[in-house]
Amino acid sequence: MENLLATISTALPNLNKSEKKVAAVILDDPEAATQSSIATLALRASVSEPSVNRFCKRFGASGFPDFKLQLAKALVSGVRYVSSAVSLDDTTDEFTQKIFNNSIHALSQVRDNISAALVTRVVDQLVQARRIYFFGLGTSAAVAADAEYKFFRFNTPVSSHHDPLMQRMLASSGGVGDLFFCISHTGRTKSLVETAQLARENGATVVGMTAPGSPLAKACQWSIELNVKENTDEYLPMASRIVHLVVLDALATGVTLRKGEEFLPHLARIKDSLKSTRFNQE
Amino acid sequence: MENLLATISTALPNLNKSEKKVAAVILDDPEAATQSSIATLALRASVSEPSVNRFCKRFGASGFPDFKLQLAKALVSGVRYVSSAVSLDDTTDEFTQKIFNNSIHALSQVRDNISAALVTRVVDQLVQARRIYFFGLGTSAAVAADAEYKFFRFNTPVSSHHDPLMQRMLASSGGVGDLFFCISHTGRTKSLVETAQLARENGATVVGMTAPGSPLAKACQWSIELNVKENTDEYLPMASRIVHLVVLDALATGVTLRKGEEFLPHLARIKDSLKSTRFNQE
DNA sequence: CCTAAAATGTAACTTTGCTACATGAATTCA
DNA sequence: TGAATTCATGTAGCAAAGTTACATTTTAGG
Repeated sequence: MENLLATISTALPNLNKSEKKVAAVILDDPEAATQSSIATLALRASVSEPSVNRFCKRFGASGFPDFKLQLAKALVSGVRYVSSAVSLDDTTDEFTQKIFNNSIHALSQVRDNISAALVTRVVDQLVQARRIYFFGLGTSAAVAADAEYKFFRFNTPVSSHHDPLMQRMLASSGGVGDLFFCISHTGRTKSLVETAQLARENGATVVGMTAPGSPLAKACQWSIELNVKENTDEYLPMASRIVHLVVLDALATGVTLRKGEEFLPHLARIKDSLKSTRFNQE
Repeated sequence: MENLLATISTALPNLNKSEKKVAAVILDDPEAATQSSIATLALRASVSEPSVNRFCKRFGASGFPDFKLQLAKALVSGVRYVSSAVSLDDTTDEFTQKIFNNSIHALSQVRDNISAALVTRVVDQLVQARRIYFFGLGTSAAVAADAEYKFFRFNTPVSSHHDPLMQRMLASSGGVGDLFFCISHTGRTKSLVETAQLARENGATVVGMTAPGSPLAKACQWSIELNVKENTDEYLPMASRIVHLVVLDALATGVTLRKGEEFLPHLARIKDSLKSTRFNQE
């Protein structure tokens, strides 16, 4: 769904005279538009009230109040996300806000689009697996390491690897009951794609978390395909790994819930084991 | 500015009987609330229209329409459902939404509270450092690894360590010009706190990212203190490391901007170096 | 220049939300 | 315990906002 303001300015040339006037007034100060009545707006645009009403309906609203609502929403999301690319002359506050907003935006997107059915199926696989390997390279290596740290609690043997040769050897020696979880933002890293294929040929379960339609996605039996736009900065991928981590959180949570209530004491025991390494809460 | 829905649910206990009813209906389905008339809402809450109106005014709106507007905005920017803990009988969709919402919520909180001045000062330290070490244990080890991967691009020698003995040795051999960046959610991990003290005694710069007022925060020269509530699940910390990663993104961005335009080709070169490891975009 | 279609405005009507007031519940103090 | 006072809630009427149907104007094509 495009931003309403963008839609209006795109449609601007195709509008009638009075509709143009209304559009101009709204685009000039959208914030004010959300707070004025249809009469005020009509006056300001020097058109009649029904013209404003027709304008609203043209843009998919059920009427003027509904239009104001959509406009208000567009303003919140728009202001925050439209100018989200960091620029060289940003102040500290500006770029910090942008960085946070980008991650928040990416998470919202995935939250709204992720398939619960797919999550369920992958959780099934994770629960059934006899052994779990998390593979990732570069930034995704850290994600894989985090996943290992999270999943080791489930009694299933688990490890993470970021050495392509080690990955390859493990894949070739794996088989039925082994689950290889391959993480890659681009899904185009040659060695990882080959590793996934190798593991699959040997009968292992291969799950991918990567870009839609990528070679890695095709090589995997199950793939969580995430379309994360890295609009912050071309050179340092940020949002994707955050999303990956949260998806893994969801999967780990799914596994925990599947294990059921009797499993909670086990988690508590692990937590307690760390107590002696810490200073007491005052 | 707090999220309107959060404000409402916080104020819930202090409300009158009829106001409570209104709040319940709104919190139950805020999306629907933004689209209903005052009459419909009053009916659904089994209260009179003026009660709804009074409710709106109590929360700072000029009236019902204004309240709907604010509510719509809150829905876009904030967390959809009032974030809550995962429960054992959640469906896949429910817990997935909750996991995402918790991270989103945590990020929003930090975004709204982080001090730009502090970010600037830490960026200063990072830029000036002759050598940078990222230290973390457990989950924070993965965060430290990610940080290393991000900061190595800046020509300053950087490394990450998750072995307490190695951390200790490095801290004791460090001195002026070395920057030790210590990451810990709790800030109570004994070995890390001691390491930070050791490094500081030797004249090194010590930066912490941890809980407010924790022993680690006190041991560091500069500390980014983050109050992240882990309300998802007691046993698997999730939100904190996400926040840590994004803060590090912000710091890395700050360093990049400080280096200025002439530094961008350097980043491009690093990116290009990965090309041959990937399958071509079709 | 006339005609038909499209665009725009006018006016009546409906819906919506608000205010003033009345009633009812709860609390306090004698 | 009961009267008085305050607070909470509902009722009814009113004002404003938005919508619809229709009339008028404008525009385009023959």
